Amino acid sequence: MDLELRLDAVIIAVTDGAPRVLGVSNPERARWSLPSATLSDEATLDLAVRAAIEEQAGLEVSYVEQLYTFGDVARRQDRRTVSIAYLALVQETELLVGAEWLGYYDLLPWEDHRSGTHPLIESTIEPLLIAWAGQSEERLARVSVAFGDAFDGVRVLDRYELMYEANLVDEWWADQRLEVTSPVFGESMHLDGRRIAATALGRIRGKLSYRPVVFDLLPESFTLLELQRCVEALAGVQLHKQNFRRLIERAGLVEGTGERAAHGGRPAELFRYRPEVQLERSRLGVGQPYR
Amino acid sequence: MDLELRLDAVIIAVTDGAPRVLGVSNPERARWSLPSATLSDEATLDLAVRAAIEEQAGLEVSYVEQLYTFGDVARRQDRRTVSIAYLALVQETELLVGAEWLGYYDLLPWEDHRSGTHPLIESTIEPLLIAWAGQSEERLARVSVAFGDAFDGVRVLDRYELMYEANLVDEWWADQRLEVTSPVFGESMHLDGRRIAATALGRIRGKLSYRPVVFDLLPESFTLLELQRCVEALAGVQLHKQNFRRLIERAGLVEGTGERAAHGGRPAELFRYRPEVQLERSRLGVGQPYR
DNA sequence: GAGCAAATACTCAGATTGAGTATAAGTCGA
DNA sequence: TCGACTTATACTCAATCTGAGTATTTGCTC
Repeated sequence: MDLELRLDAVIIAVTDGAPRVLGVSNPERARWSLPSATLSDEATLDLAVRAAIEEQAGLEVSYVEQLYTFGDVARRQDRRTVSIAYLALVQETELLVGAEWLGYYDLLPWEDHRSGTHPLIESTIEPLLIAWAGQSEERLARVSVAFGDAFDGVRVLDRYELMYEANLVDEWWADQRLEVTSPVFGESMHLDGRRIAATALGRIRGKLSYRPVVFDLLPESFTLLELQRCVEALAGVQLHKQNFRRLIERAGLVEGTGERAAHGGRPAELFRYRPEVQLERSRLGVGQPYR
Repeated sequence: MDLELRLDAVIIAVTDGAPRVLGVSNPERARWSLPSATLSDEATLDLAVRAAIEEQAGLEVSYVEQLYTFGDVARRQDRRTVSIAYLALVQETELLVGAEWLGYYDLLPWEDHRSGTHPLIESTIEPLLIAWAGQSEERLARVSVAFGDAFDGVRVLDRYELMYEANLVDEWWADQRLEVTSPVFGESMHLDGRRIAATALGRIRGKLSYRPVVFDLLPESFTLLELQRCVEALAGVQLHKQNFRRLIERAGLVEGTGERAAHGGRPAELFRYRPEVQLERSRLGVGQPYR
């Protein structure tokens, strides 16, 4: 069987209060792709990924981690594409030629619970999934774990895979080579781009509470509210302001700069990330069990 | 550059109160290897791994997850081996031909803190690491985070990598093609087997507290003390018995069978894992912040 | 039946959470 | 220049969770 090895990158930023993923346009196709490269001669995979991102998107990334290796047999049965997916975080940046920031919640609308459970879920998605589950106890249980009562932000992939199996996303129809004849949700990406992006969002959400990852997405200095909005954007839920501030201060992750930023109301103090923390005890994140 | 794609498996069990990893003997070499296979034609990587384990070790595994993909250029510069490592959990089983259960804490003695900080660390390892760090602030910080005051069970790989860089493990000397001329610690494995095993231990320790993974390692029914010993073996720390029991009961992960097991003292009730939990809210583990 | 060993029950102070209320410090329009 | 408005920041409080014990069972063995 023919084998191809690729590196795919999920490059994440948070702009205007929304999480984004970098899509590159694909001359032949209508849909956005993830930036992708064949494995170069760099000594380590991490370096190869950074080089590829630099080259394709002209971006310098502040954080890179390996996400997952996808290797299922492709549609063409004679060929297997193994794709090592990486997750990268960058600060707000300009648009790039041939590339665009896609809204994560345009791809996965049901993941945004910042104003309570997403309306689509109760009105449409959950009923359709329950119909799909039918008599199957196992399916019903999966639906209820993934979409049920308490929103578990980390289960992004579980939810996407249910949507896929229940043919509620475009990709299912494409994989079956069928015309779409029933409602599908969210914008799709080329091949399994959206599945990989979903995996990445789940990973980031999980890390949020025990590693200081947000700071790679924020500018040098920021107010506590900006920090909170950034966490909320990724986590997909709203947080309790006073408690958030309490936690951040207790964690000692940031320090005031003395400067202050003015918006509408009382100006907020600007903070910066304390890089010593990286070295210190570092198993600290911005947690979010508030509310 | 020539490219080879392999699947490696870290197969973990807990027997006699110690965590083990399956090593296979390697006709040409002195050291144990991880079971390894080239990628077969199975439709998914998971299936390929299960098939390889079944074939090489005759084991049926209850749990498999992808661990990490290692792809650094090998010692031979003209060739890159990309190895997709998997983590599998099995219950206590007999020994197998050509395979042996290696003690995790023979490979990584400094990871066992069940009787307090491991004596090797304070007496020997930490001084050597500090000597190695010398003036470098960055190195000193890494040493203190990895080995410092509060033992953070998850940082297994950090610790192994420090040991490697400070040439305190066999593999460093082998990679440099040098005779070992200063003390090295722990039993080594073939190539980067021990590094991969370290990654796996870190992963499992992390999961312990939020996914019910231990149950894949235990027999059908068990006492709460056996459960606790199993968690302790993996976590490498001792737990507070009464609080452990409190947590397990509150979590509702197990149910009594009515049977009881007799040892020395008062017979303990036997429990079984409640499989419904798998489906229910499942983001539950056996936590371990007690003590 | 006394004494041992381990299981199980119960206690308690201190820290952490979730959810508010109260007050301060700016901007902006009348 | 005042008052409304907006956002920041301080403080409170009950409920829960944790860490660390002490106390009581229950079966076994001699």
